[in-house]
Amino acid sequence: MDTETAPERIRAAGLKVTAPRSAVLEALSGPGHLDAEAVYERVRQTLPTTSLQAVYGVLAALTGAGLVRRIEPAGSSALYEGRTGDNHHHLVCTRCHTVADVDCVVGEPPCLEPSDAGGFAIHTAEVTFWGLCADCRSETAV
Amino acid sequence: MDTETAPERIRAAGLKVTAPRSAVLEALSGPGHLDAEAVYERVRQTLPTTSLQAVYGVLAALTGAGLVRRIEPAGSSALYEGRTGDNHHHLVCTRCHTVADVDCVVGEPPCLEPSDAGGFAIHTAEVTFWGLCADCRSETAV
DNA sequence: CAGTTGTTTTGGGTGATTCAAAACAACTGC
DNA sequence: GCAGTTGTTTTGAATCACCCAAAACAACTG
Repeated sequence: MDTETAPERIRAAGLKVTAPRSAVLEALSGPGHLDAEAVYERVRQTLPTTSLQAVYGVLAALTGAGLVRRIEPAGSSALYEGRTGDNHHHLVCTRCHTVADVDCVVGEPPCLEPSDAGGFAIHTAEVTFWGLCADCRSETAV
Repeated sequence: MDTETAPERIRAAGLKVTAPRSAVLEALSGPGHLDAEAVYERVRQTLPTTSLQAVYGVLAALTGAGLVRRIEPAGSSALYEGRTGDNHHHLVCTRCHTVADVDCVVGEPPCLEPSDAGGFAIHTAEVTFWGLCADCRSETAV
């Protein structure tokens, strides 16, 4: 299911296939959470002529198509990840701002109470856990 | 408990009492979620000489002292609210970006699974619900 | 293979926030 | 009360992430 290549997935989403798009999706295929600048650096390694603005444009297109997920933890710039579909949550280190994925801890996959609280029609619940990552814990413990 | 005046609460938190600080805390005493600019505008009404930078400084000081809470929903600039202590959550309208408070829906007040996921020492769980507010719902329904 | 549509490049611009130095004001002890 | 010390506010400028627009360009259509 995830054995499709980046170009295939882009085409399947109804988007035009271009080198920058493939490279960006490739860069986000692994784990991790990258900001636009980090994606740009990775893309440049295989496609040195790509501009930062192109990366912003591609990220917007891929996010809109659901091929990439965008998160924006307080205090960080926007981060992008290739893991989509499941509405997993995030752990953010309060010290170094590292981000880790966490599967839904509360039990129900979407972690969503489809209540009508305050007249809102809720469709997504986003959970962010804040704490100290392993590295920062050991450094702080000293 | 909340009958203390703004200056009293500032002093109790170990901070120097100044006119801008009192005015900012006053501006955030009601419900609602204001960005720095909105706080600035409110403060100017009673203290016209206050600078925007002072507001930023005061907000940082009050946030650090726990008298004010800062949230940063994706797509909005930083918002400040006077309601602190309880770790309540937020509803954000995907269309107009209005923010509403919501008490912990999942049951347990802190909504926090103190698990050690991924080596992190979690201390806070932040939940943001995304949906359409009442106003935007009726406008969209047309 | 030419046309159409949409993407990328290039260059500029904006808004939110932060930084730094100097002027100033709140709390301390006298 | 009053001067000193410490920390705050003002003023002015700078930064960072991100967006906008026009022109050059490339992917898919027939």
